Amino acid sequence: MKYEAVTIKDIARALGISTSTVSRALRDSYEISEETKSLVMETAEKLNYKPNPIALSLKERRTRSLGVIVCEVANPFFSQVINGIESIAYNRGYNVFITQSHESFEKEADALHFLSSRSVDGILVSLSTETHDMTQFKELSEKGLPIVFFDRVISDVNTHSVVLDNFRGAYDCTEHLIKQGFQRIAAIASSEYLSITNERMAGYYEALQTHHVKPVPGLVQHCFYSGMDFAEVEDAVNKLFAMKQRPDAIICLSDKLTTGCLRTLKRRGLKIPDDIGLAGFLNTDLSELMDPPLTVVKQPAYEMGKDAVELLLQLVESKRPVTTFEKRVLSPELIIKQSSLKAVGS
Amino acid sequence: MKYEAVTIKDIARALGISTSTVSRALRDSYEISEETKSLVMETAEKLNYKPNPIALSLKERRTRSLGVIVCEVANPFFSQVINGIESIAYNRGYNVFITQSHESFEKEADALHFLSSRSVDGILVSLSTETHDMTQFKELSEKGLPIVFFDRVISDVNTHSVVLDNFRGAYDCTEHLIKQGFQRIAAIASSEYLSITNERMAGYYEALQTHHVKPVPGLVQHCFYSGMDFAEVEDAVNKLFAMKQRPDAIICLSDKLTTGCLRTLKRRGLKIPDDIGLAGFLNTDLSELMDPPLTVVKQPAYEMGKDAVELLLQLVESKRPVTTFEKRVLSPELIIKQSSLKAVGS
DNA sequence: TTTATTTCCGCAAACGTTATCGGGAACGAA
DNA sequence: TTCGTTCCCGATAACGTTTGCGGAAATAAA
Repeated sequence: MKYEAVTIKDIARALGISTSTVSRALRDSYEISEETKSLVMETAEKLNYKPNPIALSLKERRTRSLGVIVCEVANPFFSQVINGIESIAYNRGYNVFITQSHESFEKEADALHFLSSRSVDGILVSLSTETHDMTQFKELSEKGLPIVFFDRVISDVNTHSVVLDNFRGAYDCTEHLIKQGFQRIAAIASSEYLSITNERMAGYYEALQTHHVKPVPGLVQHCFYSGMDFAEVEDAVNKLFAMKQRPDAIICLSDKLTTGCLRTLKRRGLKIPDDIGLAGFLNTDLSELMDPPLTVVKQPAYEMGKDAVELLLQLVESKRPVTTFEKRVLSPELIIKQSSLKAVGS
Repeated sequence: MKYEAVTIKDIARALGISTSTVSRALRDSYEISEETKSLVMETAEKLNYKPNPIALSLKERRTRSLGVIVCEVANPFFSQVINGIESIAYNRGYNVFITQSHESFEKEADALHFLSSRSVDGILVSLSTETHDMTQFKELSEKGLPIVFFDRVISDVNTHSVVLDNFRGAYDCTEHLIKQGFQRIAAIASSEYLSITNERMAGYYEALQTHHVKPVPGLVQHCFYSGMDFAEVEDAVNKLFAMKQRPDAIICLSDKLTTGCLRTLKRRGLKIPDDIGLAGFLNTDLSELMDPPLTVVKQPAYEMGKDAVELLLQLVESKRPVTTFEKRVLSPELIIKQSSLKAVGS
């Protein structure tokens, strides 16, 4: 089953003129007579001519399309980022290809290879949790392929990036828990390879120190796959509860960890926040519908997408090599609900 | 800033042979000596040659890519469908472009035009709520562009489709509410233009009739934009509560309606299910974390994506025009939780 | 030695489009 | 009449790749 498109040749043949004339007429060139132009326009309309972007891409060596690599579109944070990306990209005449790494280094590499070989004009990336070898990104970037990192970044590659003030997000949230009177605040975090993990952990530790709370090593658990696999989170919680002195609150430093942790605590029949306080990074507007409503650190995901794509287009459309790079830092928002309010109970 | 890729010419030049020889060597043609082949392979490796898919597409008149049009990737149902689509597509060597209509006919048309002019080999569509003019789809389909509809379909266009047994989903859910002893069961549904709306409404009415419950006109509310705008849902609930006789349960016939309705009821300070029962279509695994845990009709979204893309590839790869079309119907799953359990209370 | 066959490779066209160059026709001016 | 402009338009190359055809060289057969 073949889908045959109308080409410039069909128009030329129909009018008995050359393809170059048709091409120029369609682009409203000054060297074509008005008469011919309108004739061409008419038949183009009549035959329902649509320019072939493949041919254009080949000729112009650009595709007017951008690639995005995230771990999962099913993650509300990323789908919000994508909405931000698209809102700008479409206005500027770019199409967006979305690919998923599912936290796998291999799939990420596949996607990267696919996108670069498919000649996208630029790529937006939030790294997979498995990625700590950056040579592929580095090579492509140095060869002149515009790349911008967001959310999960790495300093190895010299380019623009957009991130959250992860330190502040975790600091504020931890401080809030401390001020609520929680004493033994556990943290569940993602892989230590991730930039966001370290920054958020630093915020957590700093808040403890500021308020003279001694950090307890066993109270920090890492989930390598950021809670993509539920069992991982369950495991982490189990370990926390196996301690002689249980935590009286948990802060989760990533979206899936937060929901996974809530699920585990509920399955254990625990009352939140009476039995244990809970707060964490989360970007779904469903958090206020939960039982209990969750205290969350929310990222400006939509803005992050917008900023990232703007920086990318800046690279893409720049005439000469860009050498100074920008790192934008966005502010998190702490939304306090019942899950962390010790005084109130539920 | 230009990203210059290595071409077949570079290899040819490096070896002092012709491009055709290189091309054939790379494709392991029998008319090239083993010696030359390995020489070519080596330098291709060394120069990090990647074939240019744009050029290939132009030549082969196919792009090995598929387009998807959904209203929102932020909707978990659709992101699950997309995961299903990708799982199959990538294995078969196809890339997937995802575009969003945001329930707008115009944006949907833009996306359709964009995808078709970008020469994707086929398109998967779940219609926007505004769409009731199908001429564009029809024209493209009749011109030979493979299109498969899923979820929100329409019978105008002669092609494959994959849908839920919407009737059954609504029927089972309504019946469950009746059996729980609810008497005045309101329904909040999407636009009447949508196939899913009518089928689900039919299931609702049929369940009422089977169990000798008289339908009350005022108990059915429609939200044109399927709850994309929260105010819409709030409005619908307000109307229900303005009635002389309030409903004692609500069934929501679409994902965003269900969460929106829960939000409204909670804001009104109502106890669910004591003050009012609630159930609805919903595809997030967060529903059990909610307050109360929601009774939901869940769609096999991942399977729907897989089925749809399989049917599409069947069209795409078929040598001769396909004339008989399949309509796959998938079964919903009713997951009963507290929100609809009258006997228990919370 | 001559002819036929095989082995290996290059030339050129094609996919749809644009851009560079060049040139014919019409016209005005000398 | 002749020359210089101006106005239109066509032929051609190019983007990177594949492929049909043709052909040189080497080998085998006569």
